[in-house]
Amino acid sequence: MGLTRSEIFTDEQNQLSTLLKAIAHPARIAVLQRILISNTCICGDLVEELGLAQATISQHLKELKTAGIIQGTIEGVSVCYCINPKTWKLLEEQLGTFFGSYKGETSCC
Amino acid sequence: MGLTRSEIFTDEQNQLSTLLKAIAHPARIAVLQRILISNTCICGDLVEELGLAQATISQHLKELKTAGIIQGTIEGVSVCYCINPKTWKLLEEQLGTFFGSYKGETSCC
DNA sequence: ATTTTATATCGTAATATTGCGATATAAAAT
DNA sequence: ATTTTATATCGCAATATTACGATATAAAAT
Repeated sequence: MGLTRSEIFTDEQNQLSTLLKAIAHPARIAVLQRILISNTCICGDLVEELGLAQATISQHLKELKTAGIIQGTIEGVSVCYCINPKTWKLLEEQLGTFFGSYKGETSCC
Repeated sequence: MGLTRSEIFTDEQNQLSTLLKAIAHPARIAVLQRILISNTCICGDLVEELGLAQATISQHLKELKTAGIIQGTIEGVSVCYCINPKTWKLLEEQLGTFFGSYKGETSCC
């Protein structure tokens, strides 16, 4: 026990939860907001701007990258991270479907 | 170490990450989808439908309730859970702002 | 009053996440 | 060739999450 039983859920449910999990951390939200605003991002800036250690930021960037939410290319000494448009749109769509299926306040409780 | 340093992030960033975390699990996504479809929900149904133990489902429902995403009222022997419209709209809005700030594929990498 | 039914809580084991110092890597500048 | 600069990875401790059996609770049926 102690590990999520992915096998009993649909691929869509697992995929959506994986993407949401990648975003569900204040540091990673902050990183994404920063990337979204500047449309460009260098890791070094984040280390100064957020108050986390360089190793920690690097780890959060890796998680976002592994989930496919951001992508990075080496640019000389530094690395340029930006949004992965494909995954971003996919997630936006999935969330749209999810939230769209709410039929308003005809609640029972 | 080992615990999220919430104090260095904004209230909005922390709130959004908390709500996303509550949703970022396939079982809880499945539960929400079930509630959204039927606009009503009883825990017992879920135990049969998903393949998780009763204690586990109850725990997931509690997490969704604690986050304010669902609300429940006792109805005789069973409990009726449904979406909390206030939080649902709040999250939808926050996500709208978040995803809306993406300025398209003028990516650098 | 007792049993049944539906849900919640407790306790616990397995696993995952978070954060960071230390160290590695690798390109650029000297 | 060596040093500097930017980022990644390793190893580890602290904490959180996931799942479930066992047990508690509490209303409904008998």
